[in-house]
Amino acid sequence: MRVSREKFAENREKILAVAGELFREKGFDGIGVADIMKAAGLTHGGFYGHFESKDELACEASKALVAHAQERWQGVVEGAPEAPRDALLAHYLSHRNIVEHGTGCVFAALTQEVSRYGPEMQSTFTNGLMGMAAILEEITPGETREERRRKALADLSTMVGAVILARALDTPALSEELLAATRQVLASR
Amino acid sequence: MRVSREKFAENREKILAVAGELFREKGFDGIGVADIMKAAGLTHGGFYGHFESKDELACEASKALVAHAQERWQGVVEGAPEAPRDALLAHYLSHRNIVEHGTGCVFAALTQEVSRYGPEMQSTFTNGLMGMAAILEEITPGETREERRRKALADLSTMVGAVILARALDTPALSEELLAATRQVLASR
DNA sequence: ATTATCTATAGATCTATAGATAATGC
DNA sequence: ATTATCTATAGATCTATAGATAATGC
Repeated sequence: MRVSREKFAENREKILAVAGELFREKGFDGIGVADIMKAAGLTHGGFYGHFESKDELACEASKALVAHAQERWQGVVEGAPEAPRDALLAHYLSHRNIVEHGTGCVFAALTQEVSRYGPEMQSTFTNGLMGMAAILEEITPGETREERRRKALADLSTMVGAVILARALDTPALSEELLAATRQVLASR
Repeated sequence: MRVSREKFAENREKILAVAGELFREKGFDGIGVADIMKAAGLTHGGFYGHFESKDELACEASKALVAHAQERWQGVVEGAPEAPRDALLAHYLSHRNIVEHGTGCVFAALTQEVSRYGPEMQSTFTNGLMGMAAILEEITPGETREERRRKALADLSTMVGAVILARALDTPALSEELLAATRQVLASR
């Protein structure tokens, strides 16, 4: 039943990918190691050959998700050099990001659980959030660097907050109204 | 071991109060019935004389928390008739609301878990969020009712988002910077 | 007699480990 | 021979229930 070195590395990536999706869908506490391995097409016991514990998986998966989110934002910004801020707002404040929890924003999915986890997890999310703020600061208008930084931090709060709240609302029309209102208010800032 | 009717009702309120605090601190999935009852000074088995299930407790506790949050906002607004919006921003975007999870904003603590729970929970949070938006709309400047409504929804996203993000940051100075930036940007809107 | 609480436990689920299995790679 | 995976299970924890206990309130 042993697999090649290459396949071993592939399996690890598969576990990380599946965990990234299931954690975002159900939360760190909402999904178990056995179900993650099952979704990855492996058995429960095999997990501990790849990771020391569920906590380590949660940390590694979070790091990958945060890095991926930053790359995606950077890609959106570079893909629309004439109006990067509008492009980012449209990309983030989208119907897709409300409905698809498993592939949506990691911060909108898991931030509330972070403060209850260890310092390593908090560090990962802190670095991630500051990275997102730095991207925003680059494309935010303002007289001084301080003003752009302030706006970037407030805009980040608004964007993540809007997606979290829109996901909790039980009527799609209300979710869309919240998204549209947030897009409009941010665009006019 | 039986207690009086009055004490029975008192015990139920105690369970709800303790649950409201522990759920906000550790999340719905992060605390068990036995620990909640222990914190209330009762035994595990006694729980099921008060509630049918943990889910029912989570729903009832959420309803109470949401109602209480609305009353608090209304109180802050009525307590500062000359500048209600500034008072609300100072009240909500406060150091206390970042540090004290157990007694802080229910939306900043539990909203991300709501979409994974049943429709009754979603309905409770939807009503609560719309109530908060209505309070905000009353004290938000704007030409038309539509514009005030839009601003209220965006401001609500900003406020809740800022507290959630500030709680995840691992450096107090960063949390305070995020709060201050958000306060300043919202005040100048 | 009724009923709120307590003790004890069933049954399910979860993390982690031990030992067996079988394919890789020196 | 080494090692990645699988089977099986230990041990902890969680929700919920059954039956015993003892105080209330008709």
